[in-house]
Amino acid sequence: MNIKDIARLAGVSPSTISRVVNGKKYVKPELRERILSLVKETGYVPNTAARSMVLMRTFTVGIVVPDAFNMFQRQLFSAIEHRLEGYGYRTRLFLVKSEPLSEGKCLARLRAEMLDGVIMLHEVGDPAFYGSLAQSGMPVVTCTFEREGSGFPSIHIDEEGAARAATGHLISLGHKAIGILAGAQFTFGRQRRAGWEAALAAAGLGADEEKVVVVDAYTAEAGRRAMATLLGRGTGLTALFAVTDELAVGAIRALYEVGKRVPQDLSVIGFDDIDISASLSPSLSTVRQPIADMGSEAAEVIVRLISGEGAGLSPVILPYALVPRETTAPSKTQALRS
Amino acid sequence: MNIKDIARLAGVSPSTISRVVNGKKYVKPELRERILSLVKETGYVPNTAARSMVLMRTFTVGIVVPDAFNMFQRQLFSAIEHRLEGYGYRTRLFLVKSEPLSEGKCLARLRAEMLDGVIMLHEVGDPAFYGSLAQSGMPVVTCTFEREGSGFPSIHIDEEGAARAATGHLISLGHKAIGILAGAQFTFGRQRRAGWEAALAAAGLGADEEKVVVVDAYTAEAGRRAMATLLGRGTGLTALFAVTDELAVGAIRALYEVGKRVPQDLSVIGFDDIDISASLSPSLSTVRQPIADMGSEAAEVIVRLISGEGAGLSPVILPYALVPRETTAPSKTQALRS
DNA sequence: TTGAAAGCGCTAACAA
DNA sequence: TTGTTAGCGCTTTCAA
Repeated sequence: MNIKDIARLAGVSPSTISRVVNGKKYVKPELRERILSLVKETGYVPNTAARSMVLMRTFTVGIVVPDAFNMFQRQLFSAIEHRLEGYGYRTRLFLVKSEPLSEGKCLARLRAEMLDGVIMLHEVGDPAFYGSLAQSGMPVVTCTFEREGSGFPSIHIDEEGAARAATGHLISLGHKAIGILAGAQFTFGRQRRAGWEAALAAAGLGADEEKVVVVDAYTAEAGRRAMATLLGRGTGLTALFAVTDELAVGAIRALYEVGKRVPQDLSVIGFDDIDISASLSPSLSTVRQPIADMGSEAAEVIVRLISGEGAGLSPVILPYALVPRETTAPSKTQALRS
Repeated sequence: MNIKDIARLAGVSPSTISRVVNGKKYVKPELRERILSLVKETGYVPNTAARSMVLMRTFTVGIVVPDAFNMFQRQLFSAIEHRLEGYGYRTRLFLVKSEPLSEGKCLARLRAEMLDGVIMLHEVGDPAFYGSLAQSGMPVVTCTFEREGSGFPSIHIDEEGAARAATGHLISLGHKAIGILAGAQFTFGRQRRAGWEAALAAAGLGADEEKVVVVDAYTAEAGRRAMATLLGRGTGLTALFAVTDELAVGAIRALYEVGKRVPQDLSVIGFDDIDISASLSPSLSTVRQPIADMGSEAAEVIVRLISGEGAGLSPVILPYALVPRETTAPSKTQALRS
């Protein structure tokens, strides 16, 4: 069932059908009514491919996410999708593995699709990726991270400040020996570690290497292994900052396995405030990223970019919030002192 | 940069470019080489919309998921996407809220997109949805559930049998007072409850209403509230079957809040074996659905359907696995007896 | 082995 | 207010 079929059925030309379907002016009201009911009857829906062909645009925004996107990214995606829908845009997910081949393929697909814009929720490794993307002239916004020098507007929080706040929370609880489960992958991993270091330095506490384990993935299982490593070093920590909630869950698991209790024996704070964190037992202390706002904002910015406004937008930095819950408690030394 | 530009640059006709790009025969090797390198240089990628326009197909499979898709569905999606990629297909997510309006919009979009096929990971409420979809002639497979009478092939497990196994595990541990956090939404909710009832009946145990709470969402928060309700009834349960892992997490939270320990005071078993379940402290006993296999199988079936084979395929029923972990333990009465 | 031409479904400029 | 026509980028006969 295409536009010609409808036109024939209605006894008019395709142009008129097009005008009615797209809500254009200059169609006699009664004709419009007749066509509209015909459309409803037949269930006619304009062919998207044909439409984007002639319009030279797809009303589709590509969303780049890591292959194994986590709950945080999944919530971000929903927020974006929801807001974009209000503007008449649809989305298309592009899953990228962290390897050059997959990144290259993603780039090719991004360009083949005639997307109106791209929102990146995933920091791609290859620097050339950003250059090629910029060169294609497609509007791009990065969300949850900033790519310096790319010229892409970004939406994110003050990662380092948030990590300082998380560590500061531990310090204010009287902890002095504070470890970290850090990550080398992605800018946020390095920024959050920098925040931990800064907070410790400001408090005159040590941020030595033996308090650090760098994970190779931001998963619970990686967190479990990393915490086991840290425990094996026997460095009498009383608190831990895990740079993501998933990592924190794994760390707590490693502690559970050796009979250490959280927060009695060790305080743990995570980062992101994913859905499940508040429902854990004990509930996870963490730093909240404003997921819904970040998503909405990313949608707003890409729409503005697509409509040609807002060249050279400055980064949008949204506020984070420290969420102390049950996995953090005063250190025992502190309790004795007070 | 389109096919004409490349043709001009190479000094040949668009037809030849098309042949080279699509790996067709009848192009002189040296010409092919020259064009191929030109394509690489310029970064030319054929326009997807134009291609699907003339080919009358999009090489895209729509995946219908609930608006707030959970970790289980997200893993399923990744598995499907991965397998489909091997066949040269891409995917497109269709988020549906559980309300008639949203379902109707989804249907319209599904038809506008000229999809090659649809995999449904979400059981839509409106019965007419399935009829309209079938009428459109698009290949459809339902995954994780079966729609009787729709004629769509389905991939799923024996939900009721799996629920019987979960409940049976609790019974074999000596539990006699076994509650359930059930759900009315979706067929699986009713099937899992039926399995619980069947297992109790087979063991001569009671499945009275006061042991049942029906949740309105399969989330941790809903599970917490439901468990609080159950606890409020004061019906001395010693074990609980939560029909999803998320629900189980919430139930454990409710118990934690009133100082009850799992599994010492109450055993809990979930369902699905989502990523996080193994990393919880204690780790969650559950029933595993073969997520990766279900995804692969769904991809295989849709591809077969698209290529015209396999009309009238029978449902694929994959094996589940009971995964006893740390949230289930022998009941105390049992311990005394033995 | 290559090129010319038609056409996929739609929209928009132009004519009527 | 409506219809005619050209053309978006691509593939595919058919002809050379």
